[in-house]
Amino acid sequence: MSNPRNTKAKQAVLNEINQSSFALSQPEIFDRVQGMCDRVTVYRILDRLVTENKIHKIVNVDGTINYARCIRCNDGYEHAHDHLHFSCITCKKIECLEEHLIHVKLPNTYQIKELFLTI
Amino acid sequence: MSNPRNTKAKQAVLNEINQSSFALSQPEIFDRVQGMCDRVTVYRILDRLVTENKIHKIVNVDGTINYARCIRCNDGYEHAHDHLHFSCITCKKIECLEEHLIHVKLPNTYQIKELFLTI
DNA sequence: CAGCTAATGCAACATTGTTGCGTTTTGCAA
DNA sequence: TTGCAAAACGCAACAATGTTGCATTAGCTG
Repeated sequence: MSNPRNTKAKQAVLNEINQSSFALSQPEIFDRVQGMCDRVTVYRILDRLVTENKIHKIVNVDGTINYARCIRCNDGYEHAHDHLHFSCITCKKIECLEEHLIHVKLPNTYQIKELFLTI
Repeated sequence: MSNPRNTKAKQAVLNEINQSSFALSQPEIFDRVQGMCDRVTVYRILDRLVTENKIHKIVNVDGTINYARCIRCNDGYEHAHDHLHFSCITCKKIECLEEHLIHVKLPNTYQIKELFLTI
């Protein structure tokens, strides 16, 4: 983990996520890199990309986990989790609505690590 | 479905949810009604309770699905989904923060059916 | 180009949720 | 009180999703 490497499979997965306008689930990503690598490898690549802050991990309203590209994170902005996601009930697609930032005040004992507003 | 019945298992499940201060997952609920009924039955009871508006269905930040009691729904208030949930990363517990209502304005083409703010 | 180790493939397993079907139980009404 | 329609259940089997262990392969660095 101390020295992450760039493999073909990792590049392919990152590519699919970056080229999609909406968030993708693990099965969808696995479909799109068909034959490139094993199912398990996709899981491990996704975990790595999340810890490397290359992609976002988003939970859909139905509980499925999706992965989305970082729009601003590569451009000197900090990796942000405080924006809004719109999750369509029928087509299951998740969109980032980056322009809506959210500020909620909580009791002092609560600390916000991540904030998901999924509509 | 047209005429819901009250069974021992259903009462036991509803009881556990109502007595818990935080949202419970299906495995947790199944543990707490141990021996009362089958694993499948818990799933079916939970589905029924949700459609009967007796409990809330909430998605945790890690994608697990949890079930929480309705605090105001029985008292003539309408069944509300527009309040805030606090989801602890370490202990996994979900709390309802009913006093924080949320209003977000969206483009006209978007229609809000449910709104989950999970922090 | 040699070596360290990150990354992979495969197999096996775990968890969570669903479906079909025959049987039991509940609530209502005769 | 009893009979009955269908709601609810148990069981078995299946499906989807995610995890772990371990031997092998392949990136990076010196």
